[in-house]
Amino acid sequence: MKQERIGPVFFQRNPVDCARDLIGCWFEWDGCVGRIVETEAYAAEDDPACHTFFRPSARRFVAGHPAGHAYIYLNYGVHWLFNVLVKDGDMDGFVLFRALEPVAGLEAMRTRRPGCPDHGLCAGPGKLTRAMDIHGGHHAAEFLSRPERGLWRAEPLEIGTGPRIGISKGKELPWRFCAVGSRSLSRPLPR
DNA sequence: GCCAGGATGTTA
DNA sequence: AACATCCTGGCG
Repeated sequence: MKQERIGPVFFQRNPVDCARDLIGCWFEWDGCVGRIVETEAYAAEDDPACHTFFRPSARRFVAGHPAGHAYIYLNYGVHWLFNVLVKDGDMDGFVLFRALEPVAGLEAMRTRRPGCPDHGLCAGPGKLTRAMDIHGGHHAAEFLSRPERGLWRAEPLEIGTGPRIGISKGKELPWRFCAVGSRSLSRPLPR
């Protein structure tokens, strides 16, 4: 069951705590709902894997938007990736949404990802944006207060931690968070 | 099951 | 040139 709505204040903390605390929460977007089972944290300072490290435009985004707005970009020319801006004033950054367990709106998700088994519909950062129809048109959007979009607290889940995935620099940091035992992770947690 | 390779656009 | 990915096809 979803509980109270998460507001922008949730993202006025450091990105690592935000990423961890989002595991188990529900993410709703235009009729589709997923339980968050995998996230990663990125830091705006001193993190070579974060866009702010090599993109002036990303640094301008952090400076020019409030905590809780969406940061969405096209990865490998193919996949939209969804992040939430985190601003604590001390340690700013992003949370990347990497995987969800589908909860509602499965019919629409199946239409957008034909042939995919249900548990895999949102099992990856590019997969979840495709399944939920999130794209560059939503970049910079405020989504936490829209009736048909947002985040909700729900039952807490057991959380596992590991190194971030798919990056070439900053691999040491254990800033990937997963719901232990979920079938919908983008990849299993290392043991 | 694993691995290699290609698609594709934006940034710098 | 690099890239916070995904899918397919080849192999066993």
